[in-house]
Amino acid sequence: MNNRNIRIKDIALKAEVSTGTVDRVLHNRGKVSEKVKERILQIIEESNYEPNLMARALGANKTYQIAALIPDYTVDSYWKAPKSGIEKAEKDLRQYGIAVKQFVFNPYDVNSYIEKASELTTFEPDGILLSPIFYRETLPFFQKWSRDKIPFIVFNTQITEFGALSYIGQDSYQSGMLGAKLLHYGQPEPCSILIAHIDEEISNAAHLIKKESGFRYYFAQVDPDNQYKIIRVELNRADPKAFSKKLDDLIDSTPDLKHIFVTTSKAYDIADYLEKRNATKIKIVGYDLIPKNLDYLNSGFISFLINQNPKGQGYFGISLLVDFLVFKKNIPALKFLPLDIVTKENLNYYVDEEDFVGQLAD
Amino acid sequence: MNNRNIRIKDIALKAEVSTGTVDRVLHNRGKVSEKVKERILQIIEESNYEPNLMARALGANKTYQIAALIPDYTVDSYWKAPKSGIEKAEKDLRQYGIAVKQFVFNPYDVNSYIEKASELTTFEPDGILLSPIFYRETLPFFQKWSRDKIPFIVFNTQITEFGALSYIGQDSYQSGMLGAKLLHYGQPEPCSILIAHIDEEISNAAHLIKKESGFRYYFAQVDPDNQYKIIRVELNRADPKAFSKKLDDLIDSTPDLKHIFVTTSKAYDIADYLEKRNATKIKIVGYDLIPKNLDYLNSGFISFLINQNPKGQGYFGISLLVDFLVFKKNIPALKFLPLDIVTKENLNYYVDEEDFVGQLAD
DNA sequence: TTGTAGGCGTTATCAC
DNA sequence: GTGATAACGCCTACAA
Repeated sequence: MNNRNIRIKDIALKAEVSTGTVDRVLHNRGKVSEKVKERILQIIEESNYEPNLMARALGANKTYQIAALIPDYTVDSYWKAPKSGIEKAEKDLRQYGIAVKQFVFNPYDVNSYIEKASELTTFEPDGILLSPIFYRETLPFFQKWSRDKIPFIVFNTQITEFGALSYIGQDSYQSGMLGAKLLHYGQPEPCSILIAHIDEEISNAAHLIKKESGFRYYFAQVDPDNQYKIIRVELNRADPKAFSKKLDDLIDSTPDLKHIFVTTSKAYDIADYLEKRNATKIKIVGYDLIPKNLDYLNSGFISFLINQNPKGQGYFGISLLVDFLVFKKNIPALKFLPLDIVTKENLNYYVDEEDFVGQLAD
Repeated sequence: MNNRNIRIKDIALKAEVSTGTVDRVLHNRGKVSEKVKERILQIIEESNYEPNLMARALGANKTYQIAALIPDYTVDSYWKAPKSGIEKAEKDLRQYGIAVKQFVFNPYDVNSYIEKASELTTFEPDGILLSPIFYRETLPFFQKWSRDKIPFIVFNTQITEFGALSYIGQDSYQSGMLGAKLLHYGQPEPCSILIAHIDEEISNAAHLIKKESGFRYYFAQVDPDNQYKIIRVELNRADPKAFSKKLDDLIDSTPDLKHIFVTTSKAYDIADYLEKRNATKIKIVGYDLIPKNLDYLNSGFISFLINQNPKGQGYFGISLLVDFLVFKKNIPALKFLPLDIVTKENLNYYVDEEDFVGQLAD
């Protein structure tokens, strides 16, 4: 380990300076004459020096405060997974000198979001991980954090135009295409297909629009003659009667409806409806491995769920922040996690995955 | 970091001994009186001490030699991925004090396997990662390594009964069920289905049998009346004429053949055949993201490929060995990687994945 | 602008 | 059996 690996000391020796000086140029702390700096840089280059990250973290002996701004999972169970990923990362990486503080807001309440984001800002963390589900309200915070040079990473919702270090999450358009592929594959003969948007705030609509666009694009490619009829509906569960009524009307007026593509994590509501209506011929493709969806996946009412490793998003987010803060690594600006196709037969491997090994490789 | 985290020094202080003594009981190096040992163990328990892995690796200052026994990817391109995973892991983990030496054998030549395994054994590594594709010839080595207390981890081919530290790889039976599900979903109306075993040595047959069993089990469940006709064929590409002839006969005698399930990574050969025969109505589900398969996946002749992250298998294998050797962690005896369903629309995320961060999470 | 000394938590090698 | 003490590679004072 020491034989082959070049250390700061070795560089110092070659450059005929002290380790302190090498350290200074390594970290751009200034206070080094141009001449010496050049020489050292040269040697570093030639010897392709790689710092020992462990020694680095050990020596620095600093604990970085990371703040996570996330929705309350008791309000929407989707958010349980990211939270658990964050906590796992904290556990795994604590020894590298980090601590994570969670700021939890109500995903259906903008004010709660603003309040928690303010709290977080007051806390003055060394790094921030957040899911900025409210676009407009987020921007001022991004500006402030940028000014204060606090690095922030965004996950789940893509807002990259204002200085985020990195975005981790989904590629909605592509996932729409994938959903379309699944339906199309399951239904080689033309039929009617319903795209259902359920129960989403306008703030999230960008996702859904992208999904729908991807979906339609796929069919435009494979079915230029429009033999498949694609219809769409927006549903809201706040009014259950209207919810059922709308679906009743749709189904009654569309006898050849064979498939429903649900763009949100609420596929279980459609499944529930179809089960009650005993419309077992209609197949569902939806999103997200939340418990209610899993029930219907197992019972066969939902055919596939598209999943984008929400736990991994949380884990990866913290992990990248650690790479950046602790190890001073360069980190990718964009990280789309795989679009996993999940069905009853491979569900085990995706749910409650205790590991992310795949991720390790980076 | 130091405030909250208890160190060996703290334990020593409480127990009124020196750090050396604590270290001895921590590592069972003996030479500690029962009485003191009890006391220290007690304190460790109470304070739920967690060793600082970085300091550990730094202090130990040992470089572990890991040997990897893997098939030559120029003979079968499937093996390129594990190799690249191993190399990535080596790169990522080198700083933890490991070096990986590869022993590459010809997967179609038992003698080559034995020869390389012997070489490896002579090398006396601190840990071994291997894909034991020849069962019988492997056992003597397992015995020797066990006697010599050299830990070994097995991937891709499951031979766990002789002391392997861990198995990383595929769940063949389950993947057969998954393949069946995909075909069944794509073909709601009963038809004939062909299971094709292509070009495999007997040594690997266990995999294929398991896949076929899982496949048949699925249909036994969903189609108890046997409306779907499941036929099987074993093909060998060594004789191209016989290969085509067999398929010709099958297809001619089975007009309602709609789907072919290829249990090996050679789906592209079937795709090639079907393309030439212009039998575009027959759909293929196969295994493994090797370049030739990807071509046909993109052109639509192959509908789905089932993938079990071969790069991740290599990466994870080394990674687990490092956990065991360097960090003295407990590692799971069995690790099935997810059964990924890959199609044209989500292919990007699985091929040449530069990252495993997920792995990090464990 | 530069060098030195001490410390991070652990391991390993000595004496005692 | 036990306890100092010097590494490991890097970082951070502080001194020069």
